Amino acid sequence: MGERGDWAAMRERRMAEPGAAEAYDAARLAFELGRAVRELRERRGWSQAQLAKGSGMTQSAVARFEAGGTVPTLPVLERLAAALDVSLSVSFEPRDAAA
Amino acid sequence: MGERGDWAAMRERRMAEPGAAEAYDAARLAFELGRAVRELRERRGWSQAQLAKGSGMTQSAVARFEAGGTVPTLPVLERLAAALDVSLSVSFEPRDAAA
DNA sequence: GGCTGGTATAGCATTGCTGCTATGACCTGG
DNA sequence: CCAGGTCATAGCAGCAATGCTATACCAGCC
Repeated sequence: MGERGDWAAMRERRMAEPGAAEAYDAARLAFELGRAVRELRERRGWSQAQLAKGSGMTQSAVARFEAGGTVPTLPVLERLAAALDVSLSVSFEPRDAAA
Repeated sequence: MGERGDWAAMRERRMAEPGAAEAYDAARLAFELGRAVRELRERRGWSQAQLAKGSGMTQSAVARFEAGGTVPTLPVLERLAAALDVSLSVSFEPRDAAA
């Protein structure tokens, strides 16, 4: 898989850095959130451009986010959730109960 | 309530801006996460400095975060969760089921 | 009083996420 | 083949969060 552009490679490098366990977790979280949003978006039959408009972003930002290109910020997640008509949940859970 | 420094005022200004519904949500989320971390920390009888050390931050960063001074980023939340030995949960939920 | 530990703030540099435009690849329909 | 729609990516500007140091405030204690 040679050609995926820069951020995919950057993310992998980030995950490979020594002592970057939490950064790794953040990258994985970003990846999974991207997948979740993509799924919600496609379930509604929306294009990236439509979701972008609904959440006050541009199509490129949506694409970047869905690809896990960056670790998103909470304001962005809130806006996406609002556009997708879901609610964003951020919380700390006991270690055992993996939400 | 005159003297709370700059960010408390900044946050309130942010929440008061028109058309900032999602930004408001983000600020509230920041506030609640700060309270949650403070509670977990105090429950363990730790000082801000101890938590800071455990999560690779400085005491001032912990104080700023607990006060809701800024909207935290996911990497920071991950590190705090790791230090507090809890797991961070970020997910989209159906609108009805308010987590 | 002075001392110490905990917390709150300030001011600054760095980092990195987002917003933007533009473009290229890929399909599909005409 | 060309047009249109969708998605991926590049490159850059702006800005916000973090990391840092230093400091002020406020206990409690000696």
